[in-house]
Amino acid sequence: MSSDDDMPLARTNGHLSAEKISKAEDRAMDIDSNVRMRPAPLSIRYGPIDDDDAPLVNGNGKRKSRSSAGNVNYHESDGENSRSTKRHKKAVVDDSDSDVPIKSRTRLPPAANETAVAEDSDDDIPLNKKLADKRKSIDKAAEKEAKTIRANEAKAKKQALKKVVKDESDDDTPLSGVKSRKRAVNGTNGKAKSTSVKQADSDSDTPMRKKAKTATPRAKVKTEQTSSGKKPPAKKAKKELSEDPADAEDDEEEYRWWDQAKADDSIKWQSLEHNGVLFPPEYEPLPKNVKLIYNGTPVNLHVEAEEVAGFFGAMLNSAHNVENPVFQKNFFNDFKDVLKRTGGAKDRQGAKVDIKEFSKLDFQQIFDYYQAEKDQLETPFMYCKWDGRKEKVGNFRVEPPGLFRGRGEHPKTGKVKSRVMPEQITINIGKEAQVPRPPEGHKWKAVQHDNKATWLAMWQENINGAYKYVMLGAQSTVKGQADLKKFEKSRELKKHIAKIRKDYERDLKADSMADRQRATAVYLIDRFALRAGNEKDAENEAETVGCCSLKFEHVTLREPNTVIFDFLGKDSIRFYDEVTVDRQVFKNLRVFKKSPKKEGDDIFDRLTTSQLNKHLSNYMAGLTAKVFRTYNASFTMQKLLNEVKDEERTVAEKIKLYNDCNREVAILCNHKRTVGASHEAQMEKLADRIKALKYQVWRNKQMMLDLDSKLKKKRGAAFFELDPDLDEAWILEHQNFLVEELRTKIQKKFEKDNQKLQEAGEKIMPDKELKERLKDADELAKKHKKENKSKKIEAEGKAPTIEKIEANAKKIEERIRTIELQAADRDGNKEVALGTSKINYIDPRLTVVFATKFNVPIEKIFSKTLREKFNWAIKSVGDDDSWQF
DNA sequence: TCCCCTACTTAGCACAGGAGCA
DNA sequence: TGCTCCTGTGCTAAGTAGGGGA
Repeated sequence: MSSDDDMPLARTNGHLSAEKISKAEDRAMDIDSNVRMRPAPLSIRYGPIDDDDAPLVNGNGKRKSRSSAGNVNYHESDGENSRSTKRHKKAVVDDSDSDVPIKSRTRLPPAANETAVAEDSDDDIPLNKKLADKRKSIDKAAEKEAKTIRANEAKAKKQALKKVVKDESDDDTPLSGVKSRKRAVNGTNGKAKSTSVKQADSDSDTPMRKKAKTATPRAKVKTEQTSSGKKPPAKKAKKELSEDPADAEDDEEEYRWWDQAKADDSIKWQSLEHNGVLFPPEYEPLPKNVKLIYNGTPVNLHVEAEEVAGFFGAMLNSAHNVENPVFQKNFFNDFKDVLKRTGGAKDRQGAKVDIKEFSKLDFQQIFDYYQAEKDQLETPFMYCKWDGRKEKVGNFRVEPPGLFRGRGEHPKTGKVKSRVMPEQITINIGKEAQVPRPPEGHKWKAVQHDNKATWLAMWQENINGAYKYVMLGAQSTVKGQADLKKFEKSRELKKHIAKIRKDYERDLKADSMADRQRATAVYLIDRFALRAGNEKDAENEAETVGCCSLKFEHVTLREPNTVIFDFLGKDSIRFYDEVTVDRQVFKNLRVFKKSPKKEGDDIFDRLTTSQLNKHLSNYMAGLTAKVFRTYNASFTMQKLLNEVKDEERTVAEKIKLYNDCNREVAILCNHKRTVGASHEAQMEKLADRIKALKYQVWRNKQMMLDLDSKLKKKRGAAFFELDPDLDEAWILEHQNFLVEELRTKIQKKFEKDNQKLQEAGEKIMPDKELKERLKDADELAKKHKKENKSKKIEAEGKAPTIEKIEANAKKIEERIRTIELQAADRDGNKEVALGTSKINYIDPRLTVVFATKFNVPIEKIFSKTLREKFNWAIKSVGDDDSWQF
């Protein structure tokens, strides 16, 4: 550490905002009142921009479609699109005194989503406006709801006073249905509390003591990397002598095989070296008391036969396989072969046992042995007794040694994570309980009996000194209770949200810099679901930020009220969003970025997460920044699900609708996943399949006309028209494909038939037969030609009728719908991870209500583990589809 | 007040297994 | 029936946040 340590205030460059903001300064940030403001607050991360000068818009006002090239690997350290502070310092323009439009600087947002806006694309109302309206309506609803809740509270209080009813101390008990909701309403009076809020915080204008941990260590790391990164020149010569041929690859330049034309591709290589293969370990024979039973008699087998019996025996829990007659037959044939070869089976006395029938084999002992071997290791650790109840333990395995896989640009990624010894592990257990015995020759670090902690064992890992805990599984009571408490807390926020918003809107104009920063931060957390952003140790962790730790370069301002966030958030996932904000928020951010602040300086230099949370807790006990994410996610989900109309739909369609809502929430929370390399190809495949089916529908309809030409008038010409996705050129290509496909199929079948004949010792068929068979493909080609010429398609099948053909066409249309849904779902989900919001943010009771209301089996939405985790939600809501978040 | 320690939730990734398709 | 691709699950990293001592 350098002398920077002594710098009292900021973490980085040390540039601070002034303590107070004068009226004049505030006014100076104003702009011409004639400038058209954009609706705010609004995120356009996944939607279009209707701004004239916005670079993301193409000529016809629609958002540019993204090619796969636009997909970003957020973890890639030096990819064109990755823009961590460090990586793109040069690219970021210092806009300390000129937050001018950044037209030329803006890049395509990485995660714009086509399907997310598809529905609205042809609407006359600009999408921005629509989204803003939507947001407003959600806010209004929240406000309205808060009012209702407060009114109910007041009413309930009155009644309570009147009747002097007994103490309602069960506020914390699980709620279910409307009755419970009414009960929950009797909380604390937010108004009285929030009055004290301002007083408590108004004197908080003292600068932060944020240590300057960043600059020096960073530079140091860099130098170390460079000096050690260079390879010694002698290495290459040494490599040639290496015993491992693969080693020779390391220093070679990229082999650009695609640039080289190869005349003769039958020669695949000129030289080839390798080390053969790695074998699995030798088979370990079963203990003497574990036998295969045949017809009630335990039999002795040669070790080779025993191993084969063990293959089957170990699989008894896989009914899918072992109950399959083909599987059984094949196994038994091979097993008999091995028996024959190895001297067969013998009983205890050494007498031969003739194994003739599969059904008489009993593998139970073998299965039990293998199972016990596994269980012996695992079972004792899988459950614990918590208050006398059997509860499942979550992660009972000590993390094995290996290499630390830090995410993003973690400075310690790749370091050796050493083996955890019993001497490092602390056990937490009941006083009366028997302390588990450490492995032979070892002892625990400590044994404690802290019943305020939920963990069973704990150790500290060697890389970051992080604590690792063995805790109960997600399906356990204690975790379920914590989950319920979390969602009840965020439901409680509904009562206070209007007041909180009103207050921060007022404080956005506060004279005190600290108050103004706090108000602005709460605004961003509330409106754009930013995380709190605790301080991080820049030397030992990846440089990621959240709201309070946003730096100068993470926020770009574009007049009149657009803010562009671009930073790496949790897990080094890029957060990129262009949002419109209230003008005052825009002005404030300009103030917070004002010179002399520059890159590396904190935007919120007079605010920490502790202060922020302390302020929030004045509104409601336990209210922290994190609660806003849960609240906004669940509240949004409810609004979206409420908009789903009860129309006739298939289960698949309803699930798609649910996923669409889930996706909006996931986008709100910025939950991402990497797009699989094969995604594009998969989508193309699906599109091809849809086209092929559409072609089939069209052919069927033409066949109907073939049977009754008057149908065209009766049904209207449109019914028989070719789908606009298909054209003549495509049909020709597809017809060729079908013919070729048939040819290949015939050829393969012919070869297979011949192989069978050969195996049976019979004479194989001559090529003449193949030619004969291939005539079917020729016929098909001829048929296509004829159809194309006559523009007529003859009815196919046995005794074709219009009804039959139409039914067939409908069936195909149904398949098209299913695949189209699938395709849309898949494309929409390609870079959005739905799981995280489903598991952590969306109140599961909302999902239960949706499933009940729309008659969707809950297992279609919640997997087995999720059903176990959310058992409390499933049971508490039951059939009550009126439950509201 | 600050900072470290501790305990817990939230998060994405890897991989196995099985569903479903050609 | 083989193969592809999707889903579920386990793993563990990376957050948030509260408590307490200097």
